[in-house]
Amino acid sequence: MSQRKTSGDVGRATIRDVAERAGVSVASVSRVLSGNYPVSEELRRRVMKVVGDLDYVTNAHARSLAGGGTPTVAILINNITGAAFAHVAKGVEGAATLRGWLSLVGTTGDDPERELALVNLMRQQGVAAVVLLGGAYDVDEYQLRMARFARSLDAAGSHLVLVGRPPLEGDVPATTVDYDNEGGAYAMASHLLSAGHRRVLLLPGHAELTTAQGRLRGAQRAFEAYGVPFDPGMVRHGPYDYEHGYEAVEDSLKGGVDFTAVLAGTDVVAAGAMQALRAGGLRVPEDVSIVGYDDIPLASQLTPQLTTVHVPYEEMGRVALRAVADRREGGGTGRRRGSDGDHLVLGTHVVVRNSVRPPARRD
Amino acid sequence: MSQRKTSGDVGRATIRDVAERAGVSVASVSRVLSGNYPVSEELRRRVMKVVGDLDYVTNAHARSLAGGGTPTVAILINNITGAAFAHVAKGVEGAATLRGWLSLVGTTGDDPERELALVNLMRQQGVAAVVLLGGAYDVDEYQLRMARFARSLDAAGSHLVLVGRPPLEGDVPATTVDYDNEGGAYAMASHLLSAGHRRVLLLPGHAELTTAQGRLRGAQRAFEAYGVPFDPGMVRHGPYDYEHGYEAVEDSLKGGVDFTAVLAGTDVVAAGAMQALRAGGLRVPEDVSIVGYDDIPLASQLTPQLTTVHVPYEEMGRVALRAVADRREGGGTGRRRGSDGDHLVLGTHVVVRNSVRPPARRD
DNA sequence: GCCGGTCCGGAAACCGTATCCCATCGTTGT
DNA sequence: ACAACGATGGGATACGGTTTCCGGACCGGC
Repeated sequence: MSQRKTSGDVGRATIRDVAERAGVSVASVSRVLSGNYPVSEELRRRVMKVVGDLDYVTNAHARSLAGGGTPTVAILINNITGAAFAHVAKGVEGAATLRGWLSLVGTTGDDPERELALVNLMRQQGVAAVVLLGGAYDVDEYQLRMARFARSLDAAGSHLVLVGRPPLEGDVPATTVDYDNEGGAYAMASHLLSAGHRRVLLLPGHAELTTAQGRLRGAQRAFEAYGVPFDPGMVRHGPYDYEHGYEAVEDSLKGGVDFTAVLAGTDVVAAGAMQALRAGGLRVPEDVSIVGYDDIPLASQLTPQLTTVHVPYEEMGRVALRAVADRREGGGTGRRRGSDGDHLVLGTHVVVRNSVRPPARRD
Repeated sequence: MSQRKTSGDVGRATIRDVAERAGVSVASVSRVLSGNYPVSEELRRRVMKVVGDLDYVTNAHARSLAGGGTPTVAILINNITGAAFAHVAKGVEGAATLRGWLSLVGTTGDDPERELALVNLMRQQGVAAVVLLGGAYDVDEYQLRMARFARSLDAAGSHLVLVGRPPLEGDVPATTVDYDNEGGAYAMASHLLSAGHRRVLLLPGHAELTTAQGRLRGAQRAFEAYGVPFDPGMVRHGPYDYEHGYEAVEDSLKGGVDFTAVLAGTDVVAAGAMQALRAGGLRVPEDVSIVGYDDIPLASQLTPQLTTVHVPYEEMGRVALRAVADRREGGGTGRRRGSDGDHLVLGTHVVVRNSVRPPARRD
């Protein structure tokens, strides 16, 4: 009964349906729609009419198979819930949209296997680039793993972009968009030290996380610069979440640790720390000062408003996409940029609010 | 010089390359990879070896053109930065991943034109469903607009899912996943009223936003139930952001408005309100009580912790995806579900924390 | 009025994969 | 030992567009 293409078809309309109904050839319809070939006004009118009637849209898969198609960027993140992520994603997405590009999102949940699966999935999709977000765990395997991803994507005509983590070693085809993590931590710690604080509790994050390592290093350098001895016993490692901030301070309080300020690795950690201080009967900033890192909206919504380090997350997202777009356009004429141009670093700065005061008592 | 397929090809490897190099037919490679057809162990070994060597992955576009392909869900949102959104997205993404589906994200920025463009873009991509997130502006055009989207997607074999907004009127091919918005507001207002509050400042949100309308209605019903006269002058409309919360309370304070509690339309608005109260020299909850709505992490991170209405955002995301998957599986045997089964409502409940106390003075 | 140039429409090849159908080979039953 | 059958592999075709290559029509100029 039903041949290949009967009228009562339930699937979507094809370009052939449009051509047939408009009484023109398939090629003509394609030309009208892509607009890269001269067509008569009459033809255009007829075709557009039918396109409107049938509510036709071209099949993106077929189009991209034939060579065209809208470029797509994939964003891979550990946890979609983080505020910092959202801003990077916003930057990427916004810049992508501006160019008519599309963006995909995938979450890895800190699972390397899932990360691999996603990178491959994105490779299948033929994405223009894969953007990996957030700090990385600096284990041995990591560098090899990323290098493999980079080459794999590169061979498929795609590209790896690392955002918010240090660049890969060696000659790996990847772009890194980073921020001055250590510098921000240095400035933040200096702020605390210049206010007179000497005993500060450090909550940099997980010991293996590159982000945490950089923030700790920056703080250490500041201590050195101020000639203040650095006490490793004042460092508490842990995840970047509210609970860790709370527990770390709670424990320190119970343990009788002496401190007049808290240098948190993240605004969220700072929020937890602040709560724990209050629970312990201490006032912020009168009794204890607190600073955070990231400058997410939460920072200015806490009471008192949090002094923190501003990280240009959204701009990093935009920059990342621009890097990909540039490379894609300039790709035709050989390697224009050396491996140095593949590492972009954005600045950070301290945002002073109301969570820091000179310590009540001086040592 | 270069014929159709030379060895030094820069593009990604095709199935033909694999077949050629393994000395087998294209069909065999396809069969080994999809695994839905019996192949000898010897063949499988040979093919997999080459696949490994070439780091080959199938072209998703070609695959989906040929009928197969991984289903994809598109998530469309006004602003990717909202915490509530992130949780719905997490739910959708997680459930999608569990089934091996993919998820796309697009932001509309409250621009109807952009929304239309995105829906069409998703239609081109042949997505299994388009999930529209967040409250809607209840203007005349809206219903028609959505109905058009729904039919358009339906005709293309896709499906429209509305999350967090009321269902469409009439027989429109769309699924709605909603929460008991009004009920939550009723319970929240009742909580305040039963604590003895009579003069409460209401910040439900934008007057045209369906979410705000429902929350205001719920509150009004609670006032009626408690026999407390409802004063429209105590309502301040505005966007769901920190600034609005701050300014609304600041203005009310300056204007000499008399109130003992604030019923905010959102946790973020509540945070702004709380800050403004403090700036005005009032204590929370001793002088003024505050409640929010949404129960995002921020609610429990504020000081005092915010009493609010829990909305199961993540679950809504999961439910939305399940609805799509079910429909897709059961779609073969005609319409299994009536238009009633296309509206799912999840429950809400009050989460009592520390931001509410009986008013210091009774009227 | 004829010729040449410009412009536009139609047919066909190709993008990379899945699948249908047929050929082949080895095996088993009688 | 022969026939029938099951298990596999290969060739061809469809999926929905884009694009190139041509051929034909229309127009203007001389």
